[in-house]
Amino acid sequence: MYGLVDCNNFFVSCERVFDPRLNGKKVVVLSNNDGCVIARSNEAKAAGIPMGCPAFKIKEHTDPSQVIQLSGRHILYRDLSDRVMKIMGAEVENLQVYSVDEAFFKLPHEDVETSHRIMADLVKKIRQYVGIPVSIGFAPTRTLAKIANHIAKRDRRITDGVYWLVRPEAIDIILRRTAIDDVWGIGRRLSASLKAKGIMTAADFVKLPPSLVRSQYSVTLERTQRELMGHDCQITNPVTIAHKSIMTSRTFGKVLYDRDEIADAIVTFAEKTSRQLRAEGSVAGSVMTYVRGDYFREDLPFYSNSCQVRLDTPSSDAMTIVRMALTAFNNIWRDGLGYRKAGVMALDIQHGEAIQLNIFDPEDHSRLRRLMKSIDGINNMYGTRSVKLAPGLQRGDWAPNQNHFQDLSKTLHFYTGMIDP
DNA sequence: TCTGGGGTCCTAGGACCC
DNA sequence: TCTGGGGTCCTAGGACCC
Repeated sequence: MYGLVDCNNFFVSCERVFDPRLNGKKVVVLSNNDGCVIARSNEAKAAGIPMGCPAFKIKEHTDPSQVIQLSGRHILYRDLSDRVMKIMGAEVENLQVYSVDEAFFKLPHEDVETSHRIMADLVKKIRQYVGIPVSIGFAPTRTLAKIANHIAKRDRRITDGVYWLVRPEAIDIILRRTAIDDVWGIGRRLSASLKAKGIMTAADFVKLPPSLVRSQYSVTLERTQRELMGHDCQITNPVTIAHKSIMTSRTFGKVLYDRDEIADAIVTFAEKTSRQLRAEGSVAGSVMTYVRGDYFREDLPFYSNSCQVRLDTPSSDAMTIVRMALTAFNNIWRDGLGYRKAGVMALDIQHGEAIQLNIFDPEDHSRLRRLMKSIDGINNMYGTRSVKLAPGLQRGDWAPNQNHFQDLSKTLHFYTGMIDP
């Protein structure tokens, strides 16, 4: 039996913790460049604003003057997420954090009634201690737990935020009422294809022969189907012990043409990626840099390219990662083009202790490790980027636009855990 | 005017090997 | 004229998720 805890309208709920005036209003949180809607209050959902809606298209759905738009503050959201997960982790076994706002876990108690009471108390406790509303769903598989969680959220008043989807008869009924697009693992393309064949609900889908699902689609979809039937297939392994890749990328606030400016962004991205590697105790075997033009500008030629560089010895040291990212960048840079986005990705990640040292590599790794530890220490104490690597530029004008921050000065004193907003 | 960022898994096809 | 069979590894791209 799997439990799934999920924070409701998470980013909006975080903002409401600090500003109760947002309660009852149409509120959306915007993506990095104030580009797309990435979280909506129930009121915004009811007004028909879709997930991922570009900010400038909100007016197609509702009166934009009635919608409060906020730039995202992900450091804050991460901190609140950690608090929610900490409370959950103390009460249940095997908490597997699947994303910033949801986590799977095992049933805390054999007896359903006892479990239900514990869970209902947890929902209240999280609301009280952190201020975030959460819902919890239970079912025999993760795919079904997703559906159960959805019901817990939708019928909050009846369910107390906790819903059990266990009895086969109940599962049958719910699957008949679940649209095929609402199944976890079935996105836009697959649902369109299935609907064209008359498969409109999860119940229709479950009736197909699994062998046919596999041959006409994929093993992944067959696993989704089996999960809906109640067979645990470990679909998408949430036990993410360590990342397999780590990426830092941004859309720039405007189209850039200057090589040094973009190089400055690449250095920043590479540094951040290397910092995360070190925080996880991992090393990368290769580094990839990519650049992209502006997809939406028809007046500019669109260019997109990437280059992956292999390291002689896997590393997490900032200077190495930055050097490799710049080497890759030099390979894909083309003069005279406009660039709107770039990113740096660490790949072939291994756990740090298991490095295969290259005997031809002249670097002294223990010295480098000590140096990086010192830099991380300074940055942790005085704020990120107090000490940074300088390729001699530092004049990047690439920062994304974020024009919708609220003044928190009057509310922040409630909150002591936030550093470096 | 204005369209995010960060991940995972799977498959097909090419290069290469014996 | 006739041109095998079987395997591995790597990469690019497509699908999905939040």
